[in-house]
Amino acid sequence: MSDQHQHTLHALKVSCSNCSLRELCLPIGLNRDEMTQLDAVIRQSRRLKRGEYLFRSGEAFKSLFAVRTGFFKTSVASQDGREQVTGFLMSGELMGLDGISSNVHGCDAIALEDSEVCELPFNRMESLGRDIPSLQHHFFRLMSREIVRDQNVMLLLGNMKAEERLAAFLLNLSQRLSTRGFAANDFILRMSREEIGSFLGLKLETVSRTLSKFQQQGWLSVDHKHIQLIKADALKDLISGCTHANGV
Amino acid sequence: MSDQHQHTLHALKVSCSNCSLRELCLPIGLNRDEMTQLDAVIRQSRRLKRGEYLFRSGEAFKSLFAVRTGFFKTSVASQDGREQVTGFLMSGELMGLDGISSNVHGCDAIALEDSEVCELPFNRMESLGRDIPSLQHHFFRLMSREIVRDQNVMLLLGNMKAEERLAAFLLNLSQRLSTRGFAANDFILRMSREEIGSFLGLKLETVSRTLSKFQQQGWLSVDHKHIQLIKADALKDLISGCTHANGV
DNA sequence: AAAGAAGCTTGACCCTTGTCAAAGCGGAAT
DNA sequence: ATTCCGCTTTGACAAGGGTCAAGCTTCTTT
Repeated sequence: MSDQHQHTLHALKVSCSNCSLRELCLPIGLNRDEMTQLDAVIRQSRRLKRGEYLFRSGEAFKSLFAVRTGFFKTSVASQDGREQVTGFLMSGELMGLDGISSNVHGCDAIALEDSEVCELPFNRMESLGRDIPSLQHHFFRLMSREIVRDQNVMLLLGNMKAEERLAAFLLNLSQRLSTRGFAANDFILRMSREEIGSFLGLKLETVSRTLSKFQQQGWLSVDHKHIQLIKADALKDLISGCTHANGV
Repeated sequence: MSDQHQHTLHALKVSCSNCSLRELCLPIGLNRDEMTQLDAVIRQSRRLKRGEYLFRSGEAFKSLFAVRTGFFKTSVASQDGREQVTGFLMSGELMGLDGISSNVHGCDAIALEDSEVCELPFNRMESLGRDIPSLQHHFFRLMSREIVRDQNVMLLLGNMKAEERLAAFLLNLSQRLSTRGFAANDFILRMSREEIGSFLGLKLETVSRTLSKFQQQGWLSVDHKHIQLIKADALKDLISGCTHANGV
């Protein structure tokens, strides 16, 4: 069990160490020259330790950040300290898009494990976009995709019951991990029950209870942060119906 | 009372008839030549009657649409027919940004009253953006603003109680109306209780009850769709604390 | 190695909100 | 003007999820 845990961790590190930004985050047809220009703009990657802030809400916005390796959460805080986790990000995903509108970061970004990011200075990306139309277009698509993702979260928070939310969450994680070459049915949660709850609009006790319920039904096994999906189809059945009408 | 209703309706129509797209939706410094280019791209405005669809989820995406006059809702539907209203839009606001990522519209856009929109063919706006950097930048900002808005909705849906949600909703409407030159404390709701509920993640009965409660407390008066804010500060007190820490 | 802190699970209870139902009202259509 | 239908309000009741509390495990720190 603990071996399994180690194994998965290890696999993640190894596989991510050779994932390039260009492949995952900017998968667009660029010629050799354009590649060179892009490389010149993307700053050396930065490493963060678990728990470290990449940026904080209120800080000046200068750059977007792409996850190279590791795992992040983004969250917004209310004045009285309530936290809403707005996303969990893995390799190839982009953080900081909300800062463009006001030149100030609108959320916190925190590494949930030792991680590495690429910095994309926004001004320079913007002007590069004018020279490379496909890059500009790709950026619009990335921002649009974030809007679509947010809409799906709204659907989840506004319409779904606790079991449905958790099922949707686990299947989403599973799908994204498998896209990156990891096992779809055997993974380690990088976040706490409380963080899952914050993301899903539930209390940590409800997350815990619902996971236990899934386990009792034989749909998955839970060993602390180690999740094994046993009957992913049962989870899919649970949320068929309450997901977006156009399988987006 | 009914007079008041008519009056507000009238005011909205009149004031909107002389709001230009450039002023509200694209308030950027363009020179005369750039203005001309932009005008050439923005298609003649289109009129819609109450209840008419501007576009539907799944249709091919070609253009963004800016509200010139009137009022819209956007919503996503799940397979089993649950509806999540993702936004209510008034003059100067933009619809369709979620379609960029997949070239397919991801939500429905429906006029809640007789309305008028400008069509912005996205391809042409994109290439115009390459010629006019400030236009390109403005577009990035618009998309980012939408992401920020969505994050605030997540905060609302994930953390706030029914009373807080409704207070936040009313104050947001009030603020946006007053930005457009309308009375901040006396307005007509263009949407049904059910649509408000869908947006706020509540059932229509809860919306109705909560409005009644606010009225009993003397914070506002409700006459069907006619709302008068009497103690807006009381509503603000209710949500102080649960709004974004950086008054975004 | 020990101790403390943090995170997780589980139970009991309660509150907010959803569900179901009935009745009132207003607007649209004839 | 009348009728009908949709929207809204309100009540009674149910239930899902929140709250509080206790105990346990694991990880961190010294």
